[in-house]
Amino acid sequence: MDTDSKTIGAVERSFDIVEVIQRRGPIGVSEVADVVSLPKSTVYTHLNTLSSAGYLIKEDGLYRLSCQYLQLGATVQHSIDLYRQGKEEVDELAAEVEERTNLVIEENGLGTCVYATNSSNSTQAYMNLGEQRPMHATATGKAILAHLPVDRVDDIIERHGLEGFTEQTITSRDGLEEELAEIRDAGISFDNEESVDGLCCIATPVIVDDHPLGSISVSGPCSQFKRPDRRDELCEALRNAANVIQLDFMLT
Amino acid sequence: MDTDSKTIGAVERSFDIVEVIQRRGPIGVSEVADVVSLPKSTVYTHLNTLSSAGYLIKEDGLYRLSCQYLQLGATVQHSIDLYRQGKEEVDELAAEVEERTNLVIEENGLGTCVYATNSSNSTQAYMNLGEQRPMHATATGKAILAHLPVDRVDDIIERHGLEGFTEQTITSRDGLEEELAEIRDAGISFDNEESVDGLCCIATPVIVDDHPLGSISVSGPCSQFKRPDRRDELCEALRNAANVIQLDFMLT
DNA sequence: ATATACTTTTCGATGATAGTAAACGACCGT
DNA sequence: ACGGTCGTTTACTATCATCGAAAAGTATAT
Repeated sequence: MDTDSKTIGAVERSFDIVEVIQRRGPIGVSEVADVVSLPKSTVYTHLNTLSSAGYLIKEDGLYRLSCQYLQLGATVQHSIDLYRQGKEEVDELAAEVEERTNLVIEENGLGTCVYATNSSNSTQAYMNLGEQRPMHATATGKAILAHLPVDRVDDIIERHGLEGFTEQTITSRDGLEEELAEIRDAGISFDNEESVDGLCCIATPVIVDDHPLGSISVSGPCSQFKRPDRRDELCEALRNAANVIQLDFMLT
Repeated sequence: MDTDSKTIGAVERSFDIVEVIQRRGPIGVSEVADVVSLPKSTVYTHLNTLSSAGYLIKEDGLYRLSCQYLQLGATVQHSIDLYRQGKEEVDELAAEVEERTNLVIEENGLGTCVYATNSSNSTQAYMNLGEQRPMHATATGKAILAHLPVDRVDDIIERHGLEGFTEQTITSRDGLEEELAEIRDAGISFDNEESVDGLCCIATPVIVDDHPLGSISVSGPCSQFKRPDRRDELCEALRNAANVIQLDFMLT
């Protein structure tokens, strides 16, 4: 379907280089050449091309990503319905519950964070803007999966498997099926250290026209989330927020 | 310097296509081919390459930008010193003065917006995230120019000229020189409809180690900004904010 | 100063490959 | 069934991205 159809090598190489710069920050020709295992001269022309196209900035002999990506990123973010309609609401939610909140959508079969508040008492974020994580191992991912047609779910599992990240990760197809049914009933999903040890997360899907547009979540250290009263409080706040967002969609 | 050195055509073509999609949103092969004046088959392989690399998403036969750009954009933003140190402060500033505030740096000789608050009473933004504008026609740009070495200023003017956008734009080298001297004296710069009719802006540079890292600004409709008392109020608030940011840099 | 050891950059020959036209199949609405 | 889209595939060829080698630049030490 997508593995080996005709692609342009030079373009792939350029994006490889961009990713290297993204990971390692400002960097010179030689180091890039080293990392991607290409001749310096080849890398040089790529860097040159990307600079003259405005996607890299050359400063003191080092290349760094340009602000073009800022613009592209902003364009992408604003093109996402859930972001446009949900940002304000999750901001308020974050202020109310004083925990980190996230907006997540499905892309390429992965849960993709399209917005996150840095809650005031910000525990280190576990999911950053644009970051992608397998759906079966996160509250947000499961919330979406639970409301996707079965064949889509099958596709996604086939594509990405059910890798285990912690002791708690659901790694069996049956276990997942059961969990998704529960989530559909409850209208809410939990992640109790299924993705990262010590991290808990509660999520609700945002459903419009029977399609899950994505999900919103609250996340933080488990200590906070295990107290039943606190948990109920968070669930309630989440449900409310999701409701507000869904209503906004209706009225637009 | 960079006009005609060796570059890779295929890569440039791919980025052209990305930019087309950025401007026009989800789009099919034929329409792209039309816009960029290339054969459908050529465009097809480019879109294919970009999709399989994860930078485009193919949905219902249309291609759209993927969330990869979100991640790249976030990486870029966090790599900018002025953003990391200044975001919080301009957020507070925006809340205080209830106008739109911006963080701007110089990139490629252009003023580049690296952060902007959508003030509560948000008048339509004139500068969006990642957007670039000539420095001589904006308060933020002039604030930076005023503290750049003369030869850098010369470079920039040579590269981008002194295009006029409104009646008020400074279009002569001498006029600009004079203005920059005034800005250095006052520590603050104004844009009275020099860029866009009806829009005013006040900016202060953020200077660390005698180098301007960028500038912060407040902008809005002229009506608000012409009242002398209001103007003084905004100037004072800006100066304070810039001071706080500069201090933060010292302590880091 | 001179040398050394690294960079980045230029250049030209070569062969892989990106570009292209033309044909194909799928999908509309009429 | 028909013309009109659309996206996709194919096969050929001339281009052009690649790469080694060598030049030019930069910094450090001797």
